[in-house]
Amino acid sequence: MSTAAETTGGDIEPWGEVTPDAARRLLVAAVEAFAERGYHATTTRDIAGRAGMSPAALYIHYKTKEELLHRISRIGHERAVSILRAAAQGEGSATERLADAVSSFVRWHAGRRTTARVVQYELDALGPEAREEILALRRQCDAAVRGIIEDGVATGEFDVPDVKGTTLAVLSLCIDVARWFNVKGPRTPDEVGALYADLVLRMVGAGTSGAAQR
Amino acid sequence: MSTAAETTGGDIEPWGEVTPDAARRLLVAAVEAFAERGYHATTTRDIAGRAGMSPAALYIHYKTKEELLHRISRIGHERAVSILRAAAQGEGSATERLADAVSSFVRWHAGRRTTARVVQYELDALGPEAREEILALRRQCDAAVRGIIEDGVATGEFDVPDVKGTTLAVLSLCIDVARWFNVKGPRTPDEVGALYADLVLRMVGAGTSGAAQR
DNA sequence: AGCCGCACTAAGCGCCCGCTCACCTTCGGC
DNA sequence: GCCGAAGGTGAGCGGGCGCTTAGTGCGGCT
Repeated sequence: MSTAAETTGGDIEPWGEVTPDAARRLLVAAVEAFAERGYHATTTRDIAGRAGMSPAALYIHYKTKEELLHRISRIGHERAVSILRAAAQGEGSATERLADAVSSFVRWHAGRRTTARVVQYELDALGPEAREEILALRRQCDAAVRGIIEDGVATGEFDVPDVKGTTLAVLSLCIDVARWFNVKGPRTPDEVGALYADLVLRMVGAGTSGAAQR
Repeated sequence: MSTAAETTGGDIEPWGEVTPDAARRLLVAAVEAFAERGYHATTTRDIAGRAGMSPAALYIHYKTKEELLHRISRIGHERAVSILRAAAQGEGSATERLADAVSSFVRWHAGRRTTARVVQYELDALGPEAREEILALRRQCDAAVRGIIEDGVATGEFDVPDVKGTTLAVLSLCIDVARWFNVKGPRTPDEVGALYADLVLRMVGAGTSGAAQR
């Protein structure tokens, strides 16, 4: 049991890559504050206070408040890309890979809801340069999902008239989980992941045609 | 052609109910500013400037900046409820009514994207009392859609193992349109509405069973 | 023991925020 | 022609913001 090791689910202890310790505590505090109140409604004094430090301490580790958001957003998006890429490059049929991609992506949005909320909904608070960097990562997310769907159409597993539009809808459905998911609600992240994987397979028409499905 | 009349699509000229004229111009300016930058990043000076007035003029018509958001949110949610209720109480089969609900709800989110964005994503900026009022309207949206899906399950048109979860997903899918829709993008609101109606019918299994579908 | 370097703090600077107030027009009623 | 109400303005108040700076405590090397 190391301080920043993988957990049983293959998930990675979050923010383990951020050093030194004080910088990580500030970043975790910022994630919580941004998720609760939004970037613009969060003060640097609030972030420092949650991390048990004085307001000035923040500026030893980060140049500005925006740099904090940028770091959070990049790390979060890299995680999102790696989740979707891992599923896309898996070994099963397109049906299995799509179900895997959706259920693990949704599990992340539900289980790490505070992070996901900041990552997905505070993009506009970044400056043009940082935003463009993040948008490139989003395009990689889109490409990973679109690739799976195209595979499924090619093998005849899926029936999808509009691949780009359907890709957009699938990602949109997953991302919006970060908006409504409630930790105290009746559903666990695993349950929502399974439900959504089923719904998405229905959206692409998996299992309704006579074509080869594994 | 009156100043606040219905248009060809059955849509209502927005904000026609807000009087006097100066109050309406301020409210429209606030919708644009909140949608572009978010509530907390918008200043009262910006709102007044967009409406061609001095900062002080805002406080003749509205007590606080939050009251502006509250008014926008309530009017927007009332419109959302009326769209969904009109579809739910229509005359066709559950399949037809669900397609109608989704396509018109999506058309509103895409076509009136600035309004929808404020309505759907700035809820947390309201105080507890106003938020509770708005949440009641959201529950009515949920009830309208759930009603259609329950009808379809009862008639055998739909195959839905988890009605509550599927209702949530359908609404989530529609609402998230306000986040990603781009007026300069390749799709019109009508096209997205049609695409989404098709995807949702697939999600509920309409047209796949042997049961009565009209 | 002496000292350097660095993480951190107390205090506060300059700015802009939401909001107010004293005053100014415009205009219908008599 | 005068009046009061309604709707608007310019100036500015108190306060909290992001961020800076001078100084402090302390662990580790010689």
